[in-house]
Amino acid sequence: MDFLQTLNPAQQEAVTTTTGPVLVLAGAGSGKTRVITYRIAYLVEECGVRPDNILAVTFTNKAAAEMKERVNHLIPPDRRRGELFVSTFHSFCVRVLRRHLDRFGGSYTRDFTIYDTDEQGKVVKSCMKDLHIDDKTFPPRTIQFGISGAKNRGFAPEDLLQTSDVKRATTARVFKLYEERMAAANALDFDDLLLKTVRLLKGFPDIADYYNNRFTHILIDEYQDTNPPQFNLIRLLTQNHKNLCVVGDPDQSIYKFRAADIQNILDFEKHYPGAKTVVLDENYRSTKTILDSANSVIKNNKQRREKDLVTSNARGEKVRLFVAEAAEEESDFVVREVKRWQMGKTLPEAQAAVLYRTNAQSRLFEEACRRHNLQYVLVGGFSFYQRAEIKDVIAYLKLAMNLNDDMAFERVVNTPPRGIGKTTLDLLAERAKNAGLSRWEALGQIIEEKTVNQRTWNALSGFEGLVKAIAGNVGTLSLALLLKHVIKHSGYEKMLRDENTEEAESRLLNLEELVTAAVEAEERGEGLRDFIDHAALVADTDALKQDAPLTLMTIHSAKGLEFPLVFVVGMEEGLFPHSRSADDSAELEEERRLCYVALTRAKKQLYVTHSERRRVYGDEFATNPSRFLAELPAELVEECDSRAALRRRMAERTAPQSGGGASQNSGGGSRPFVGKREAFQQQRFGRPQPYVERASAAGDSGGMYKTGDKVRHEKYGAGLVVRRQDDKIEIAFPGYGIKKFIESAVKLEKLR
DNA sequence: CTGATAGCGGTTTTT
DNA sequence: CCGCTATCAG
Repeated sequence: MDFLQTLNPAQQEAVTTTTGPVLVLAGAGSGKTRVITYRIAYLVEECGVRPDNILAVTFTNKAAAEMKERVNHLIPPDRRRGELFVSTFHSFCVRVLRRHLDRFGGSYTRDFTIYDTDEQGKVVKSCMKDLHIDDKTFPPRTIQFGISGAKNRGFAPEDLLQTSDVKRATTARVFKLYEERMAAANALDFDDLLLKTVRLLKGFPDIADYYNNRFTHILIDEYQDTNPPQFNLIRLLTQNHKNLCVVGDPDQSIYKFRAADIQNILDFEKHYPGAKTVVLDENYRSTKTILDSANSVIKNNKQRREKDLVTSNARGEKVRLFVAEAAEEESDFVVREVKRWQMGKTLPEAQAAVLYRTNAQSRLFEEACRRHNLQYVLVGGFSFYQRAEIKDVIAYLKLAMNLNDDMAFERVVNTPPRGIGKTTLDLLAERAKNAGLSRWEALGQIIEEKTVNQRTWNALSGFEGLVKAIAGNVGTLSLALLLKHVIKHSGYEKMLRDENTEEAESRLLNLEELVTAAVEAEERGEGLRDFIDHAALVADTDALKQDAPLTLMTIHSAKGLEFPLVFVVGMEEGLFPHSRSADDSAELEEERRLCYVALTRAKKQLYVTHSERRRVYGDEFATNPSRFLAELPAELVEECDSRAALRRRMAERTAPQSGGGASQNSGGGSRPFVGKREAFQQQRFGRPQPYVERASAAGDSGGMYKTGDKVRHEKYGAGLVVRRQDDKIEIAFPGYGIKKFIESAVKLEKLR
C-alpha cells in the first residue's frame, strides 16, 4: 500500500485499525476526507473486504458523490467487486424503506412519497385550519418546528398532550392530526425517513440481520452532527459487528437546530466500550496566522474539550479587516479584492469564497458581482429542484405514482389553469374530509355523481383523464419521454409559450434541463422512482463547480470545503452571532463554532468584514461589530483603508483618547463591543453621520433599474418598472399588462 | 374563475 | 423590502 506513506502516523493508525469501533477526532483541515477514503481503499485492498459490504455516510449527496469518485480512483477497477455504497443517512433510509416499508402492514406502502419542508409546512397549515387553531397566536412554522423536534427526540403526540403549556398542547394536537394525514397520504417527511427506518430495524430482527450482514464495515463522516434517530440507526446497523468508524470534530458541531447532539461524539467511548480513539490535530490546510486566529476564537467556548490545532505551514499574511459604512460598500470591496487576488492566478489557486450567516445576504454580493462583471456560483438558496416549474412537473409524476398524494394533487390540479377554482377545490376538500378520502378519491366520486355544473365537470374529468393517462404511461414510456409527455399534455408547455416573456422562456429552458437530467439518470440505470427520490433529497444540483472562480454560500454549506481566499462577511452583532441566539449561551457557543468553521475554510488569505449600517425590511439600522472580531488576536489582524477607518482616525486625533483606552485601534474589534443590544433592534438610523452623506461606493451602477423607472421595450413600448426581485424585473406596459423579465437579459432603453 | 391589487407579517442555518 | 393572503372587479 504505497499510498500509506503519504499519511502521518496518526492518520495511518486511523486508516489501518480496521476492526472494532474507532473514533477519529479530526480537527479542521487535518485530512479527514483523506483518512476516510484511504481507509475504504485499505479495507478493500488489504483486508479483502468487498466494496459492496462497505457503507459510508456523508453529510450531503455531493460529498457522497465526491467520496465515491475519490475511492474508485484509489482502487483499480478489477478489485471493485460490487459497488461501494456511499450516501447520506436520508438517501440510505429511502433505499431501505422502498424495500421494506410495507412490513408494518398499515397504510404505508413501498410507493410512499417524500414531503419536503415546504410540503410538510402545508400539511401542518391544513391541520391547523381544520382544528381551528389561530395561526397568528401559533405561527405554523413554530408548530412545524415543534413537531419535528418532538419526533427527533422520540416523542409521540400522546407524550406531549399531558401538559399545562398551551403551546405544547397545541403542538401535540396538530402533531396527532399531522401523523394521520401523512399516513393517509402515504407520505413521509425527512424526519420520518430516519425514524421509520429505525423502527423497521428495531421491530424486525430479520431486517436488522440482513443489513448487518450486508454492510460489515460502516464509516460515518461529520459524526458531531448526528441526531438521535441517526445515532439509533448506527447502533442497529452495527449491533452484530462493531466495525464502525466515526469521524468528526466537536468544535464544528453546527446543526443543533436540527436536533444534532454533540454528546454523540463526546460519549462515543461510552457507547462503544473498547473503542480506539485517534486524534488528528495537525492542520494541513491553513497558514499559521489563520489557524491561530481560529483557535483564539474557539477558545472562548466554555463547554469544550481543550484542543489546539497546530501546523507547520508558513505564517502567511495577516487577517484583513474591512469596515464598511454601508452594506453595498462591503460587497463592492469584497468583489474588488477578489479581482485583485485573481489577477495573474490560475484556477485552483485563484478560487475564492464569500461566506455569510444567512441566505438573505447573498443578494448584495450577487449584485456586486454583476456590477463588476465577475463570474460567480451561488450555492444553496433556491435550488433547481425547488423551482416552481420543476416541482409542478414532478408533482404530476408523484401524483400518477401515488394517487393519494394530496400535496401533489393540490399542486397540479389547476396548474396550468384549467377552470378548477377555489369553490371547486373547497368542495373537494370538504368531501375528502367528511368521507375520509384522499383528494383523488373525492374527485372520482364527484365526477361520478355529476352534482356539479357541466363546465366544472368537464374540467374535473379532463384532469382525471390526464392523470390516468400519465399513470398509464409510467411503466411503458422511458423516463425522458414520460417527462415530455407530462410537459406537453398537462398544458404546461403551452401556458409558458403563450406568456411570451423571458421569465417564461427561462422556465421552459429549466424544463428542458429536467428532461436532460432524466436522460442522464436513465443512462445511469435509474428508474422513475430513483429520479423522483433524488429530486426530493438533493438540495443543490448546480453543486460546486470546481472551476468556479468565486463561490457564494452560507457558512453551513461551506462545511467540509476549503478555499485559498475566504471572506467572512456581515460580522455584526445580531447577524453573526445571530440575534436569535443572543439570549442562550449554548446557542451562542454554537454560533462561535460556526465562526470557527468559517475561519478555518481559508488556506492562504482570510478577510473579515462588517458594515456599520445594514438594511433590514427596507429600513436601515446601525450595527455593532461582532464580538467574534474582538476575539481575534489583535496582532494577527490588519485593518484595510476605508472611509470608516479614516473617520475613526480623524476623530481620535481631534478628541484625544477617550477615557476607556480599551480600543487598541488596529486590533480586532475596531470599535469596542457595546453592550448587549441586538443590532436589529437598535435605534433607527436618524440623521446620517457627516461621512455618510456621500453616496455609497456602489454609486452609479450602470444598467440596473429601480422601481418607478420609466423604460422602453422594443416590442411593448414605454413601460413602468413596478417591481424588482432577485434578478427578475416586472414592468407594466399600458395595453399589455405586467410582463416579467430576467433583468440581465432584457434589452431596455431608459426614459426619463 | 381569473387576474390584479392592497395590506400584513416575517429572516438562521439543511437533509 | 418582499412574498403571501384576502379581497374585488371582470
